[in-house]
Amino acid sequence: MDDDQVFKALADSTRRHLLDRLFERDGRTLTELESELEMTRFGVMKHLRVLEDAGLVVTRREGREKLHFLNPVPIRLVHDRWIDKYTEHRVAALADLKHQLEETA
Amino acid sequence: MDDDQVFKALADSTRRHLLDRLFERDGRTLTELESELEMTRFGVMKHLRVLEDAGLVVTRREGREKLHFLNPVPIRLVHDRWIDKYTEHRVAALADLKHQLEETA
DNA sequence: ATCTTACGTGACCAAAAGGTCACATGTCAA
DNA sequence: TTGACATGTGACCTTTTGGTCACGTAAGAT
Repeated sequence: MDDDQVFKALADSTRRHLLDRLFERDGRTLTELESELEMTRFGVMKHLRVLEDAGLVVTRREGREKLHFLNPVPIRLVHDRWIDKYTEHRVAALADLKHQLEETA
Repeated sequence: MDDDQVFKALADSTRRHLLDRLFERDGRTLTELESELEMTRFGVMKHLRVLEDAGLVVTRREGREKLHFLNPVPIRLVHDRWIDKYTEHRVAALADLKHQLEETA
């Protein structure tokens, strides 16, 4: 769960998309995640490996399947690196505002 | 302030170091930030440009100097993408625990 | 036993990113 | 106005990364 691995893992849009899918619903298999993407199984597997090495995804084997789960803790640590407790309220309010503006747009 | 630009900007350790410096104290110039790094001015300038394009750093010209300021809002948006309000408390508690463990280690 | 399904590895290639340099513009001071 | 300082641009090279493929292992179904 090294710093650099986390940030590098988040830098690719395909990997972020995979995290989005797991955020919607956990416990998916490689095959299931692959079916949604315009990419070979090998590409998706590589991406999942990067996410797992970074600690953003944890896995559990179930027979011949491998189930993938999202781990949000490293993302919170990213947050805490540049947002201290004193400014968090103000920044969170600005972020909420942005979310609302995007909903109505 | 595009998604991809933010994540790509955070993916490099030199750029994260620059954000750390600005987190400590805002309003630094290129020359000041350069002096702390084992890199030519041109490299640092490129990195600052990437951070600025991503919206993580905002700047103001002051005569022949350019002052750099940290903008934490995009980082909060990263947080909100995969940590909803319901799980935030639990995850924040885990992250705090990790911070404490690192202090005593 | 054998066939299918699901995951895994290493080599390989093309595209993107990090870093440096020659050269250039604008600003302040004497 | 001359010189020093602070920032800026485009070309260039090297390293890293994203993606595919041939080949391989292992678990469930028939």
